[in-house]
Amino acid sequence: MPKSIYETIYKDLKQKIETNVFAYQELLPSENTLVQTYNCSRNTLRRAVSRLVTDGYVQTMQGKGVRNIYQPIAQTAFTIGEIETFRESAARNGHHASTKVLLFTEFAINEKQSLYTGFPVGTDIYYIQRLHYLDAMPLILNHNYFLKEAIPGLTKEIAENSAYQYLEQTLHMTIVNSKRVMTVEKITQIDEKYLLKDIQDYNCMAVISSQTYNSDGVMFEYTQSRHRPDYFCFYDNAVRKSNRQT
Amino acid sequence: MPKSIYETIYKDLKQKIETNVFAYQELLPSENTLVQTYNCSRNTLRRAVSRLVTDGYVQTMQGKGVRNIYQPIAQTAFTIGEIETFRESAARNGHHASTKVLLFTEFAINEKQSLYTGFPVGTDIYYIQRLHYLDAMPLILNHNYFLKEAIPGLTKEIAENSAYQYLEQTLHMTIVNSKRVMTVEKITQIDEKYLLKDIQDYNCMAVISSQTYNSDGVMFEYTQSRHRPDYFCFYDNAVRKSNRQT
DNA sequence: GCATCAAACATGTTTAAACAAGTTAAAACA
DNA sequence: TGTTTTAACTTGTTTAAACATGTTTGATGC
Repeated sequence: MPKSIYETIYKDLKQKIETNVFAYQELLPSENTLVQTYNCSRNTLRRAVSRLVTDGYVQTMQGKGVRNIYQPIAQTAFTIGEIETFRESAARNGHHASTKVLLFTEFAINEKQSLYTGFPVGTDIYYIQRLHYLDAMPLILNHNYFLKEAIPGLTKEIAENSAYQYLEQTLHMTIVNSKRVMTVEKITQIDEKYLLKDIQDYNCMAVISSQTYNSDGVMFEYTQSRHRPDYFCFYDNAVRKSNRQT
Repeated sequence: MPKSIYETIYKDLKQKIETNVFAYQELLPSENTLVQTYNCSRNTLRRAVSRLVTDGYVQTMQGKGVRNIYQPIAQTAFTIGEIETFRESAARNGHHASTKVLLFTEFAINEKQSLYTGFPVGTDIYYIQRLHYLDAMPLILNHNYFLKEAIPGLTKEIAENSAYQYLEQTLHMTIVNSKRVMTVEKITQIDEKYLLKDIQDYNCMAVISSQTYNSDGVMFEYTQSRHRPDYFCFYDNAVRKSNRQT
């Protein structure tokens, strides 16, 4: 339910682009035209358009106009630039997601763990290993480190469903941003056991390590997400800054 | 050379954050304070701050303030969200980059190539294979497909140096955005020959496929960038949209 | 016919002001 | 003392207007 005007316009334009109301490579109506269409100020309209730019949907050209450069992507892609849970991503692509908890435990962070998680030594956390299935096929093995003090009452059952749903809807935590690092790593025994039974000819995994912050500025989660390489696909749109000479 | 006011402020704040003028987890001065500091309007200041948010440098909290959540990252990471050439990325991290052209040829796109590049069948392109070295170590093998009609006079010598420098500074082309897809793929013979002579125990590569557009809305480049897995590292900051219930 | 110039139109930047909404802390009250 | 209310902060949204800058096009003049 979009509250703000610019968000409503953004979604409307986005939907119009996706459904080819505006043709690929064609110019959108000018700002002035759209301002009249939506009966809003130029600033508000421009705010909506600028989000389409960062999404890689359109390209603005000073003096010329705004060109539609949206082309649908084929694969089941995770989208960078926003935080989506596995369930959300699956639903968006019309698939069924399920989760199996392999391990649910808690401990205090030691020195070695502190280095890669970013949690201080001694921090109490829930450590969870979860296997994510897409249509009955195991795709992702997650190692979650949840800050215990920020997530009271987390149980195996909640982790089995959606931890984020619990955080957002029960605890009313607002998840703000997530710093992610993507790497390729050698498979581990546990990867092999759960993810690569049938395909022995891959010896790597796509790994996304993320530190997630809530609206209090607290890093409440560190997760290492290990993806089956043959199904891994990450989509991103990058914008080149203008001033880059020398 | 930043032209606009908001860009100047953005860079100044960014630099202050990086050099710990504002401490980690502390609040930045309020908007009103900063407006006085920089002698600008609130809108301009907010524009600068909003870029810091997408960079993952700060976090804004309504009613509270703006919190510094910047922490330096250890590895030589490529940064998603902007387009950087290999040379630029290397220079930013204090390393020396060099490039070797393995193959420089031209042909017309066939049906199979059309599918993955996005160029129409029959399009004339330059096809270049380039090996990128970081401090004498080969790290990346690039397969470049440049639209011939958009890049007149491209030569092997130019490709040996910086193709983008030629595009931007000689042809005055403005590179705008780049749609990228990241995957993990099996190594090919050519990968093995040039990149993995010493390390036989990896059978995968980190692959970034990108379609790049210029300011005329023309997709002038398709590139498949194959990264040596043990040195591949991609950094990203994701922002969770507020309206995500159901 | 053709180059030149100016007007019209496109997006980009900046300012100012008003109001909305969340947070904090001091003041007022019981 | 302890609760409530208010006031003074914070960031978030929206409007309006002015000017800058790049592009297109049609009128002008030769």
